[in-house]
Amino acid sequence: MRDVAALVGVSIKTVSRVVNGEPGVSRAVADKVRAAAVTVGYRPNMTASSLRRADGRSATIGVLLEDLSNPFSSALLRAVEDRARERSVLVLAGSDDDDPRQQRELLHALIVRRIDGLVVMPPGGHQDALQEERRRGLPMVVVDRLAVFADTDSVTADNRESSRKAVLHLGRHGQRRIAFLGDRDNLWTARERFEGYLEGLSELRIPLDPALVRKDVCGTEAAARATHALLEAEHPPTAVFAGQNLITVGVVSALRERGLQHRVAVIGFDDFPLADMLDPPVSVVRQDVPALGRAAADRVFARIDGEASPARHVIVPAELIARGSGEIAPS
Amino acid sequence: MRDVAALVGVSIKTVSRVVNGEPGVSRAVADKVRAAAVTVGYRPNMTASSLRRADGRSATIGVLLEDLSNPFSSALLRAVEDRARERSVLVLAGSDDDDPRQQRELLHALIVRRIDGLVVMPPGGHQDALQEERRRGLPMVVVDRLAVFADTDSVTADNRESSRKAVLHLGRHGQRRIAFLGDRDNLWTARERFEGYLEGLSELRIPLDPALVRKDVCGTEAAARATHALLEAEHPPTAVFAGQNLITVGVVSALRERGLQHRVAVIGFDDFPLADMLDPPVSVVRQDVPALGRAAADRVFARIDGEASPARHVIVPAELIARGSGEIAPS
DNA sequence: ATGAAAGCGCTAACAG
DNA sequence: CTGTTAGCGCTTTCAT
Repeated sequence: MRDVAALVGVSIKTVSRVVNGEPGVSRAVADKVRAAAVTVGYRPNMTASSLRRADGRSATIGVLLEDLSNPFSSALLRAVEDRARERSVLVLAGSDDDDPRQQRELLHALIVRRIDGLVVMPPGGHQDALQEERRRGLPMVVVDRLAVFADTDSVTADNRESSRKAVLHLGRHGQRRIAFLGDRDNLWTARERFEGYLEGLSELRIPLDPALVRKDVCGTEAAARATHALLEAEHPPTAVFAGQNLITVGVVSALRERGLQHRVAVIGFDDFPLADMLDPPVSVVRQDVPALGRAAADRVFARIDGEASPARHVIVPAELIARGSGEIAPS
Repeated sequence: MRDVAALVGVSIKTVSRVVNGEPGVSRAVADKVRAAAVTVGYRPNMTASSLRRADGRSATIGVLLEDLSNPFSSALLRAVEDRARERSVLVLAGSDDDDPRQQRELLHALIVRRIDGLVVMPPGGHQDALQEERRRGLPMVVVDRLAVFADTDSVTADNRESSRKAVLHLGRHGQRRIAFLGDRDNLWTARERFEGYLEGLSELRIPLDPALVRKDVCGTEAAARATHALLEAEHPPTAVFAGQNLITVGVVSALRERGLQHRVAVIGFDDFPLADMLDPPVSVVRQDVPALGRAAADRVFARIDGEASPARHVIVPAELIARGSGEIAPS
């Protein structure tokens, strides 16, 4: 910038005005400045400008998810990124693997880079670091799961209600022995979906059979193992409600191995690619992931823009997609 | 930082020393500084420090891909991110949708934020903006595809060779009418895979039948339509080599609609989730995506660390996974 | 319409 | 061991 000013023979402030499109520069000078900027290869330095600027914005937000390569997370990231791009905001993305230590470090790395706001999937354990930054005024929205602390915007699916409906759907197809496989029970979503399962059972007047419940099932492999165990038990389930996308895949995979995919009904929470191309096609509760991402982005930008109202809790409805696996009658 | 210094009654530089773990501060003072930092709620400002620092590093790299929600891209991002995290480097991620304009804007946004390096999937059209930044010295590695310009590190799969092998594999199972469906032909990968297809045919002494080639197929829907068209033609193919993950899904979906999934052989380039759970399981050429991401990260960090050798071109071998769909004999 | 001076938060270089 | 001075690239404020 100094070089540009020197080349044109104006003050550095005049260059600054041209670069930022501020008024108070004559056409002639402005053109000369722009030409000089090209010849010296000038590149604005946003970190310097945001350091001095009144609002101090970095035009960058953080997105902290459990695993960026999970289809749910990557779809969410993409939706947030699209909204951010409309505002010329960039996204610093990180995976915390639900490890509180990793989350702490990533959070710190974001903070020292002065992000304007944060979209975060809170981890399963304690969330002290997150809460601390929230308390200090970092614009924040939790997505997918609620945080353990309050007073923070959230965007979630209607986990409980749609889980209840999934169980009722199984019940309407004659199912009475409906198993539940849930993710780690320290996750808000896992607990909500289990609550929905309980509500559904109760509405169907089916007593809870603890032998049909598997919590803390983590990933595809574990889900397959849990399914095998359930099916080998004395009174095996005739239907399964799978509480997460990887779990659903594990369940389906185990059923196929046993040739039971057309005998045992399955409904999974969260849609996944190719669910419609399996045999039978897998019925799921589909969360509108792009809508979750857009809503999360909208919330965080509203806060960044200074919205001071009490925390809002956006609930995005999920939808039951009947494709076949959930409509099998008990044998 | 000033507040901390004032509270302890030392100079600002002493605080800087403590914060950065530099030597030359007595235990006693250092402890007092740390305590004061907590009470005033001090947060280091990396943008300010990197502005002044000799190396000027932002400890941030850019990752520019076509679509962060594509499973290939999100796996790649994750692998790069993992490597970056080991170095306490954060990742600014963006999707350009293969739109040169969007890429230009994202690139500019990254540049003004002073990223230390860039991992990028070059877009299909012209890459002038990218080349310009490269020429100006931005550490850069192109991934998945080669750039149209030279002198830049690249990390790609052995597209041509593994495509050739896939075609030979079909040939060994008796196939003679092998169709090719490729992505947009301005993409390096699409052209390489087509070359591999040609080499395979030639080795099998099968003359090229242009009626069996569909290029510029973009996305699942288009691939399904193209497949239907091929199958309705006078001399339909008995096998298909699908040049990209979404295309493979489209092909498989079209075959299923026609009940031909056990009659027409399919090999897809690039693995995808659940390929092994379809009926028949889909044979694919699997790229080692995490390895691609790691290699790309390693290259860019080597350049950031000052490696000045000529451009390196890392080629990651891909592997043919025979699952069933590629081993069908012609009917 | 333009510029000079001050300073954002921090570190380099050099004193003491 | 500790402090002072200067200045990174830019914007603010105020003057001309």
